[in-house]
Amino acid sequence: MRVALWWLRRDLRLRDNQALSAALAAAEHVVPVFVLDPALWRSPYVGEQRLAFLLGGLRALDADLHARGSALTVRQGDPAEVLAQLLAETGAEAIFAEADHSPYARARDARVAATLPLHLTAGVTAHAPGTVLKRDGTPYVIYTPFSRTWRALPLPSARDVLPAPERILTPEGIASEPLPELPGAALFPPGEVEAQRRLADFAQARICNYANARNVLAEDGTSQLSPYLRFGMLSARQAVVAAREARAATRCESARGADTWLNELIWREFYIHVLHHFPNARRESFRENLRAIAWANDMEDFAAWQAGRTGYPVVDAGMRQLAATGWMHNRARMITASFLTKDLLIDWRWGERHFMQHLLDGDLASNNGGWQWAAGTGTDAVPYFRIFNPVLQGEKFDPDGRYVRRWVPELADVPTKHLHQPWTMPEAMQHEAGCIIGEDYPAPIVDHAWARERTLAAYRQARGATAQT
DNA sequence: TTTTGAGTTGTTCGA
DNA sequence: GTCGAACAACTCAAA
Repeated sequence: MRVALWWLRRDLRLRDNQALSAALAAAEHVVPVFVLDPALWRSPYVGEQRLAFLLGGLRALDADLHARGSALTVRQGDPAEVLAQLLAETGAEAIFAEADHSPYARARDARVAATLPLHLTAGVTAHAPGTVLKRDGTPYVIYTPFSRTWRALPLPSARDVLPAPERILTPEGIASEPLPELPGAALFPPGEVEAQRRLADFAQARICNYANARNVLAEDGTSQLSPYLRFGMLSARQAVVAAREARAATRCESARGADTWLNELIWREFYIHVLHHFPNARRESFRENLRAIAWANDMEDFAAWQAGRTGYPVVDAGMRQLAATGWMHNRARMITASFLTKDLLIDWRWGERHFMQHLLDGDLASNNGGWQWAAGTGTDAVPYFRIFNPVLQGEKFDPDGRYVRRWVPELADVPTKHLHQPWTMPEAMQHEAGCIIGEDYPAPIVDHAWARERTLAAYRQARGATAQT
C-alpha cells in the first residue's frame, strides 16, 4: 500500500501507538489526521479547559511529528465526510485508528466503517473490553473478581511497549486548518514529552509511598497522570508496565505503593469495560432499585456547590481547586461527590456533568463510574448508608489544613482546631481570624446530621418503592 | 443447581 | 480516647 491515514482521537502519542504502528507496517506513506468534530463542541459534557488541553496536545504532537519528517493534518467537519475527502485527496487506501469504546465513539466509528476502509487497533486499555469475562462469558460487575481475572491474563512487559518511530514518511502539500487558540491550564503542560517526564518522575520514587500519600489532600501524592492517560499522551500499556516494574524493583521498601497504583489503573479499565457492556449506565443508574430516588435538586444548593460556597471547607476547597486548575485531588472528588448526592440530595448526573465540564481528565467511563460509585447507584458501589462526614474527612485527610487554606484563603487565619468546622468559632475568634461566618465565609448550607437522615430516608423509600412493583 | 463466601476508599453509637 | 458492632440485608462470583 502506498498511502494510509492514521486517524488520531484519544491516542496523541508516537510511542506505543498500535494504530500508528499498523499504519506504518501497511503503507509506505502515512498521513496523521485529526478531525475537529463539531459534535464534540456542542456537547454539554465538554468544557473549555479540556478543549485547550486537547488543542495543546495536538500542537505538541505536530512538533513531535515535524522532528520525524512528518506533520499533522487538521480538518474540521463530520469525520465520515472529512476522511472520505482525505482518502480521495491523498490516494490513501486505508484508515488506521485506536478503538475508542465510549458510546458516541462506537456509533461514529460504525458510521465511518460502513463506507470507508477503517481498521481499529487496541490501545485505550491494556486488556480490551470484551476480553475480561466470567467463566460463563458474561461481564463482571464487581471490581475485585474483575481485577483478579484481569491480572491473570497475559500482561504486557517492557518489550511489548513499542518505541516511537524514528521517521514517518508523509506526502507534502496536504492542506491543514489552523488549530483554534485557547488559553491552557498551567499546571498540566500538554504533550507526550511531559507525560513521559511525569511517569518517570512518579515511577522512580513517589510510587513507593503512593498507598498512603495519595490520600493526603495537600500533597502531590497521586500520580497526576490522569489528563495524559485521558488523551493517550501516555499509553495504558506503558503505565501498567511501569507499575509492574516498580512493584518488582527493590527501590521501594514494599510493593504496596506500586500495587495500589496498578489497582487504580485496573479501576480505569473496569469502568471502560462496564460502560462497554452496559451503555445505558451512561444515562441512568446502574442499579435498577435506585432509579426512583426522589432527588431534592435544589438549584441554589447546586450553585453553591459549584462555586465552592457550601460552608464546608474541604468541599469548597475541592470545588475551587477544580475551577482553578481543571483537576481535583481524588480524595476531594469523593468528598465533593458524596456531599452533592448525600448531603444535598442532588442527582448524581448534575455533578457528573459539572465535572465533565471542568476536568482536564474528564472521561465518560471513569467519571460516570466514579459518580455512580459515590451515589451508591453503580457497579460495586458504596453502600447507600455510607455517607461521608465532610468535617471528619477534612480532619482526617487535611489534618494541618494546608489544602483548605490554599484554596479557601478567607479561612487562612482560622485556627486549625476549628478549620474544618469554622462555624464553631466563638464570635471573638471570628474577629481575630478576620473571618465572620455568614459574611466572609458562608455558614453551612445544610446541617450534616439532618441531611444524612433525609438521604437515608430517600434511598430507603426508593428501594421500597421498587420492591413493591 | 445450590451453596457459600465476599464485597475500594465510612460513620455513628454505646460500652 | 478507644473499641467493636450496627448500618440492611443483597447481590455477585465461583465452586
